[in-house]
Amino acid sequence: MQEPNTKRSRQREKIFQVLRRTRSHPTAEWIFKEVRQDVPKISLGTVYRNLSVLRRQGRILELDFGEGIRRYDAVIQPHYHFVCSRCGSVCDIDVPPLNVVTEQARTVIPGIVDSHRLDYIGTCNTCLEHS
Amino acid sequence: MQEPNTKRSRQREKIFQVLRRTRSHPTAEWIFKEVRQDVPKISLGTVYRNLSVLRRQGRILELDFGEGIRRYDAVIQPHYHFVCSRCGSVCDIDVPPLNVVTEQARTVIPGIVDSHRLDYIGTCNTCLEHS
DNA sequence: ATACATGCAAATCATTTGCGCAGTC
DNA sequence: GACTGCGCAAATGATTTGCATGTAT
Repeated sequence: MQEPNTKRSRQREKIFQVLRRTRSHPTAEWIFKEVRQDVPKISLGTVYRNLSVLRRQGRILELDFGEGIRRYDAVIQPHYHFVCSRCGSVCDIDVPPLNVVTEQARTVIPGIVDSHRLDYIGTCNTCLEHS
Repeated sequence: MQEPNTKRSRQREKIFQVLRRTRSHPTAEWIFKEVRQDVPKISLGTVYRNLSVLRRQGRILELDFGEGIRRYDAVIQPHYHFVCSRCGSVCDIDVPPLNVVTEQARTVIPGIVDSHRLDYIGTCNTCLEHS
């Protein structure tokens, strides 16, 4: 878990803890505000730098749903997402990843497939109620 | 195909043609350079504005593979993509979209699913040869 | 004539980076 | 003590926007 050339730091561990405690796939800005409550002098740059380190260490995932904002996830087991196109919320989907899908495509794909990513797009229950 | 409050323009049609002629899922910058050969005075802002219009008209798709750059595609029929994690190239996958995938998830998802998006991630043949 | 579209430049917004100081091993 | 990480502020890079002018209908 410890990368070469990597020391431990209060800021980094706090960032990781904050991310573990939420299921909301937050942005760097959100994490920054959250961590600042415990570490008031932390800077946004530090948050970005550490999110980068954590991703390189494989401790977190970096997600992107095409909004031009990056989101982060401490759940690193392969899983799919449901994205609400109305409010932008993202939630984890409890369906076992389908290796079949990858197998079927391997034959057609001009290269080697390592993994796949599946997003469901729709409208979440909260938004449905409010309409 | 004609949206209300939308006139025809040489720039917009040219941008659309350029996008139709390629299978490379280009960025706005690439489209800009391409269109500039025919319309030398076109500005990058115009390219962005028109890509936006074309997307709202449903004539093109806006894609995002988490590189922080937006890509565009004139193939609007639902289809999947193969992304090379080494060189970043993107290619269309000729596998019929699996409604099954969506059906299976509907039961678990807290909302209404409109569509899904599937990306295969791996290494393309070109990169495999060069290594 | 009346919108709508353009070119240009400046503004925005998320993210990255250079620097001198501080914390960890 | 050597090296890594921090806070700060400035830089970057993609995309957006305001404005005066040009163009399609």
